[in-house]
Amino acid sequence: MDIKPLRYFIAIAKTESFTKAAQQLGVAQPAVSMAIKKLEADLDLTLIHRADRNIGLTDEGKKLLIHAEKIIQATDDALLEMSELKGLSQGEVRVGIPSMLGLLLLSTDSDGISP
Amino acid sequence: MDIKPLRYFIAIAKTESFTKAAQQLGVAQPAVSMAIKKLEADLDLTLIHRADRNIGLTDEGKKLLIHAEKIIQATDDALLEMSELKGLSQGEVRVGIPSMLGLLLLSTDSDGISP
DNA sequence: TAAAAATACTCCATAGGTATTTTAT
DNA sequence: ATAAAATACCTATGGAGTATTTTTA
Repeated sequence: MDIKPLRYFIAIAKTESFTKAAQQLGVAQPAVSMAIKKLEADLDLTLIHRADRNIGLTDEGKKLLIHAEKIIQATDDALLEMSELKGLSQGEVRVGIPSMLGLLLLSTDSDGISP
Repeated sequence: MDIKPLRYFIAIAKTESFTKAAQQLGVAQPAVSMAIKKLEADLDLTLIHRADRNIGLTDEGKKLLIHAEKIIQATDDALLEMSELKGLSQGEVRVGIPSMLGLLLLSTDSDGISP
């Protein structure tokens, strides 16, 4: 199981639409469709019923949604802390913008903005 | 961030070795090496110090390890429940082996083993 | 010198994009 | 007829394997 399809799955659950999910995710609709298809194949379960015009989660899909949200939450927690640590440990040697103060102290150009 | 590299990372943390981790994971050593390299690049952090003959987690690596274990736990929880649901919802119509009883009741050949 | 990790390279799987088709209202 | 999802096709990226090189104890 991979993380990105879970994000897709959550987006579909929230929007109740492959198309809207795709827009929200910034990918094309078939990418979402195929990602879910693969996720279903991997799990050997139907997660979404596409019976008619309105799609919805199956019972199994509802169960997965709970788990998916935990996994995404844990992942985002990790990414956030890692991002924070990056700032702490490398802020002064990074090529980026450590802080406004850093900008003022370290910039060699006049505006501190130009590349 | 992807799940498989996190499993690799945990294996390295536990074994304190890329080589042992690779063996334990059933992949070649360079796969592990490159996966971690990519993970570090993605996070823009050094997770493992390879200073000498003995490897160890950096402070950032130690922080990530905590998160990684949570993510893997949540993922495995999900996989387990999905696997259980599969058995419930599809056990009787699957092509596989539903149960010993199923085998005895449904098999048309003599040994219940031959393809 | 021997071990462990990194690098080089090659191949294959797959994720995603565009275009199109199917399906149901 | 229209809107949404699925399929077909193509490309590019990257993950993993083998072989090799680097490094350090």
